Amino acid sequence: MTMPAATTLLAWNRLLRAAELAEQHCSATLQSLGLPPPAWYDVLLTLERSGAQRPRDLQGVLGLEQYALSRLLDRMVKAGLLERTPCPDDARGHTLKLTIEGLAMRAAMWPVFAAAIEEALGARVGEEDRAALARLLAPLAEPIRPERCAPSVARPAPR
Amino acid sequence: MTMPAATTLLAWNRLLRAAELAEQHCSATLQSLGLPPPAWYDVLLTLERSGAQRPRDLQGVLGLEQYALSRLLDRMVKAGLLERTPCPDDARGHTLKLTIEGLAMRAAMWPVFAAAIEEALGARVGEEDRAALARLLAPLAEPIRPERCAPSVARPAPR
DNA sequence: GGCTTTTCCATGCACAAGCATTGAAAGACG
DNA sequence: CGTCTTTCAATGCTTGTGCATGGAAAAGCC
Repeated sequence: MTMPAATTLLAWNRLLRAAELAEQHCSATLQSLGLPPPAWYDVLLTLERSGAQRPRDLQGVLGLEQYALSRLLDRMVKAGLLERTPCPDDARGHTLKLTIEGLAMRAAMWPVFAAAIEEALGARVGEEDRAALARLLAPLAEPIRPERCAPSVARPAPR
Repeated sequence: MTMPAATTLLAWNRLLRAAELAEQHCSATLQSLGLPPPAWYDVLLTLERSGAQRPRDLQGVLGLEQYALSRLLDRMVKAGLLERTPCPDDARGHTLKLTIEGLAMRAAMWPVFAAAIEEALGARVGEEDRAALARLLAPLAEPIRPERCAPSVARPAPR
């Protein structure tokens, strides 16, 4: 109810705006060269790093909703970058595997992606400031803690 | 082409993640109380502060695409928060005016919005750090400068 | 083993965003 | 003035997102 401090509002506005501009710049750059959006890169990179995985495993890493991921994978499979193969030890899921094309796409995206990040962030903020920024953003980059002001009355047993 | 510095990547990831979490927390909070999303608040606030305006004027302030704004206004008009009245001195546009309900909605949203901002940001970062954050984000919160590395050959005359 | 519950993933449906285009008024220019 | 260009705003169409649900396999539990 109490109005947040002025610094809070200022930081809030700038945080949202900065992120929006950054994301926008990045996906626009990729798109202008006919490359897929950043989210595709994240999937490709994750799979390349950690080998085959199940959607389930990607979900946490990528921070997507289950259905969003499901359909993202659909598109990537349709684009030939990924393969879904039935999972041997769990018939509900599949294993995801990069195709050659997927690997190539990741490689093709990187220089463009990197350049965009550099333009959007690296070139606009000095080394020290970037480090400071990363430090300050650290607490904000993890999930918001679940309401610590709840009264201490019987809460439903945590399952 | 060269890999961005490690601090750049770190700051990049945290920036995007932090903003996403913040936005998400905020709109989820509003929604859970049956209130409209943050973008509506921005429109309402802007109109309340600066009186009647034309879509055109809002566009810059809010940082939305033209069509996005057009449809956002559609929804808000349909919800009875806004009125579009023909613009006297320019028959192409309309003047936007808050209705009583719009005013009331803005007032109803604020405490919730404020609390969410406080939870997402104010309560997680100390006063000094928030100030530092705002300062560091300042350059990133404005539009990315248009390619300064372009060669000096004849560029199409700036209109 | 049968039963319920939970996990994993897809999908139908409604709504929103992106992109291109249209329509109409305003402005610029000869 | 007539014409051409620019500005303002809406909209058709396609694609993506959110939300709820479905369906099937796995895990837990008598």
